[in-house]
Amino acid sequence: MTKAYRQEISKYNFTHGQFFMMVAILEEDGLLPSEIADKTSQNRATTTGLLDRLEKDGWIERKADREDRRSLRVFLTQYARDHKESIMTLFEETNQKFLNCFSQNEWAQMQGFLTRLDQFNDADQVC
Amino acid sequence: MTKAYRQEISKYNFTHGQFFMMVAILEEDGLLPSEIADKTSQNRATTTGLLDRLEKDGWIERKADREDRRSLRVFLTQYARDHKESIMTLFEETNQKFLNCFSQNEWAQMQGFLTRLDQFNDADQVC
DNA sequence: TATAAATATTTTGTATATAAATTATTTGTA
DNA sequence: TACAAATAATTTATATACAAAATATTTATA
Repeated sequence: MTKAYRQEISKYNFTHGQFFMMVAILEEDGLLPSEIADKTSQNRATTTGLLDRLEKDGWIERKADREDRRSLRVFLTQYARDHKESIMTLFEETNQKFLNCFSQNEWAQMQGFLTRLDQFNDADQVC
Repeated sequence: MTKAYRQEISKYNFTHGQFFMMVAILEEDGLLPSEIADKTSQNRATTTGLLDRLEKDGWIERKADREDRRSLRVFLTQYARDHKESIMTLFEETNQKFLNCFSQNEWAQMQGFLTRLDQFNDADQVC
């Protein structure tokens, strides 16, 4: 899937991880880095790095939170807002290509399997 | 799964990737790095790095191939041979823990789904 | 109110990943 | 037999991953 996305998103010079982080931010402007980490299922340290690159490339800006000086808020640049529709369309279309490979029931089964594996570590190494 | 393995293999100071590469080499001594890459579904450059660390830690040795001087052969050290049974048992037991989470039919389904996704990139972005 | 504990983020260190370039060697072919 | 193409492995450069430590700030509590 990463490989398939790489081809689609190359015109924006995003990596797979950057692209999904960008989609998450386009969906909701002004999130904390920690909220973005949770939303994209990324480690916070990884998120810092991805945000660094998105900021360097002019997609986002970090601004200090007024109420809590430990926190930052991540905002879209005008450039990013200008490309919002195009990026979201690309995301939805590419996503749809994958969805089309499976029936609804098959996706549900796959999700069930992955969730079961994911719970393995919580439940003391047993399913 | 990586996380679950990490806990099990910590006593050998293997990472997940090193552990599976080690299992592949324990199964067959004297392979080429390129053969190990294929067997473990790793990129060759990644394999070079993993072999570097296994060699540094005294598990394997690279020796020149007699027939083709471009090639190397990867051999187990005496130290690795001494731990072969213990490592293979750990692999089989941990693997079994995962197998137990699913019925045979469920594993077959999951494999089918993953294979279908894997073929996506070959088949011109369609399933 | 002083201070320990908690929280948000970043930094550091190490280990995958992988594309592209490089080096050394072998193979195929004119 | 020259020499281009192919092959094996490595190196280089860049981008995830993530644990642990560090920094700054806020919250909870004695």
